[in-house]
Amino acid sequence: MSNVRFATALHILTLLELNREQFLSSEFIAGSININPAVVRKEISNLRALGLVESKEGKGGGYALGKPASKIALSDVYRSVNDLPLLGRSNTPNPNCPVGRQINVHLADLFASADTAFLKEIGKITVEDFSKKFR
Amino acid sequence: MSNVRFATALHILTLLELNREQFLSSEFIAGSININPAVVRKEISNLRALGLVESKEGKGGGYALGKPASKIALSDVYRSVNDLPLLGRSNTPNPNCPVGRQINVHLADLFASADTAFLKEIGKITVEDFSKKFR
DNA sequence: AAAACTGTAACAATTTTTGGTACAGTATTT
DNA sequence: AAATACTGTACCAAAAATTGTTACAGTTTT
Repeated sequence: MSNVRFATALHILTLLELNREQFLSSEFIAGSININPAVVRKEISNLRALGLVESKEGKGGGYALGKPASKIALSDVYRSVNDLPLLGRSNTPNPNCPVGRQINVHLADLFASADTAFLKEIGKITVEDFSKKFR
Repeated sequence: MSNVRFATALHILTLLELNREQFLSSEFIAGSININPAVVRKEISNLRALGLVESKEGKGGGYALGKPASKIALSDVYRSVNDLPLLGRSNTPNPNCPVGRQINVHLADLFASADTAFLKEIGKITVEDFSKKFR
């Protein structure tokens, strides 16, 4: 993955966990991450779709965790920021070549099992675990 | 990873394994993958740096595996095409925020252990294993 | 009604990735 | 030694992905 979205999402969730008692605004969060508030709102848009964050509109509104940090695995976070296989995409190879003709199905299998193994691994860690490092 | 290089590299290695008896040209390989020969040569440049492929210049030259397919793990292939962490990059957060100040070291730990777990997993599969699917 | 927020669209800017051309260098063949 | 058929790599172009920005309608509180 050559983007910064996982780091951003986990940063957001960590801030929410460490400030459970209040709603945090996109501006506050953006200030901590050092990015644009609209980017924060867009990222949270995905996190909310998965139930990881809840939001409150209007004055005094903002964001909070959508469920206990102990129930949010890093695999959930990963899913919210990425749909592509870890191992990347495939080519569109030459169907007249025996290898070219078959490789994409074998790659698809491989990509799927690699993803599964990885998600299982990072699924062992929760946002609570991660947040506890900030003490 | 949002690129196609792993698929390309594994395709190359598979072709070389299934045609052990001869040197394959970049043009032949490119024809199978359906990409530009120069892209193949560039990709092989990395694979060769790791000893996974050997090349022969001049007329009649081309490429062959640099070691037995049974000794080339998919983690080696992955390393040749990617240096970034699986979980992506970090931001450059606000040092005046307690979370912003610390998060990158915690992320670095997390990224490193996630990479290690993943590489260990795909390290169990070799190019030989993968190539055997093409029968 | 004013203020302070979110939600999202639309677009711009930047960065990464891929593709393509060109050509010097090398080994083989005749 | 000349022709041929390759690799190696630099350099640039094109395309795609990512990130940043502005704007503003909608919502809730005061």
